[in-house]
Amino acid sequence: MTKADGDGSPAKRPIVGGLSNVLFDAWLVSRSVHQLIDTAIEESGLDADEFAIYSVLASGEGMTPSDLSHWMAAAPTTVSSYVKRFERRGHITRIPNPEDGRSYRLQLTATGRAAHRHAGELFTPILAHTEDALGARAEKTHAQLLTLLHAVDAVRDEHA
Amino acid sequence: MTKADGDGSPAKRPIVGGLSNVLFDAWLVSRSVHQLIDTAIEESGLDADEFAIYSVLASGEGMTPSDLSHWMAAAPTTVSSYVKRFERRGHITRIPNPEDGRSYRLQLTATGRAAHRHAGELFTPILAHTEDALGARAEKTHAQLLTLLHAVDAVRDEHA
DNA sequence: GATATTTAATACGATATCGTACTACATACC
DNA sequence: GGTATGTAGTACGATATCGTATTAAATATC
Repeated sequence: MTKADGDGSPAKRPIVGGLSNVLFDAWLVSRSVHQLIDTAIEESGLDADEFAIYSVLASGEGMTPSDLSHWMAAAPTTVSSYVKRFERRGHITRIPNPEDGRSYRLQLTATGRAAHRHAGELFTPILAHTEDALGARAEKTHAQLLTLLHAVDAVRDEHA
Repeated sequence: MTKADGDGSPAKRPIVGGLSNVLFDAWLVSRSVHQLIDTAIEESGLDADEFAIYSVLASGEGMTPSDLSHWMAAAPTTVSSYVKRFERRGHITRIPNPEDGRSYRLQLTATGRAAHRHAGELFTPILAHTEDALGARAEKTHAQLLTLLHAVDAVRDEHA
C-alpha cells in the first residue's frame, strides 16, 4: 500500500473532460472507499467486503446465499466460497430453511459477531472522519447515494 | 421485511436501521455499478475495471504504472499484471520515461483505442438510462459523488 | 564521487472471484 | 400423480488480485 507521497498531493486525479460521469465516478469512489476501509479494519482480520457481509448478516434474521448474492451483486459461486471461508473461521452457521429444502439461512455465530464488532470499532472513526470532511453536506451526500443506488438497480433490473 | 417485496425482482435490499451510512452505501452502489457495467460492455471483451483504465489512458498523455496505482487505488502488483494483460492483447505500449529510467508511460495502441471505443458504445446507453432514472437529480448526484470522492481521498491521505 | 536510502516496477506464490457444468429440491402442467 | 421445467446451491477449473521479497534506478548523505 503506497503511503505518503511527500509533497502533499497524493491523489493526482486527472479529471478530464468527458471522462467524468456519474457511473465512472461511482466506480472511482468505490475504489477509494474500498481501500480506505480495507486498511482501517485490517487488524480485525476482515476486509471491506467481508465487513459489509457480516454487517448485513448481523442486522437481520440472516439471509440465504441467493439473497446475499442479489444484495451485493456477487456471483452465486463467490457467495458459496464466502460461506465456506466464514464457516472455516467459525463465524457463521447454516440454519435450515423450512420453506425450501435446497436452501438455508446464514447466521453469525457469537465469534462472528465479536469479529464484526471489532471491525466496527475500527470502522467507526474513519466513518466519522469522512462525515467530518463532508461537513454539512454529509446527509445530502448520503441521500444522493441512496438515490443513485436505486437508479442503478432500476437500470440493472431493466437490463436483466 | 423491507422495500419492494412484490415481484420476483432481483434486488431486494433490506435497508436496515443503523446499517446504512455513507461509506457502506458507497460500497453497495459500487457493487451494483460494477455489475451493471460488466454486463453492459461484456461483448467488447473488457470488464468494468478495464474500461475505466482504458478510459483514463485514452483521455491523456498516458500514465505511469504508479500513477495508475494511485489513481485507482489498486496494488502496484495488480497494475503490473494489468500491463502484462493489456500488452498481450496488443492494446497498450510502453513509452520510455525520459525523467525516470525505472519507469515508463502507458499508452493505448490503435487497437486498444478501438476496443475502448467499442466498449464506450455499449456503455453510453446505460449511462443515459441511469441519468434518465436520476432525472433532475442527475447533476446534483454527480456533484455530490465528486465531493464524496475528495472527502474520502482526504481521509485516506490522512490515514496513510 | 562513493555509499546509503528511497522509490518504481516486477516475479512469484497464496488466495479470491467467477464461469461452466452439475445435483437436488421445488413448482408447473398435464 | 407423473413428468417437465425452473431454481438454489456447489464442485471444479481458469484467471485475477495482491502480499512479500527482489532488482534496478534515483535521490540523499557524507
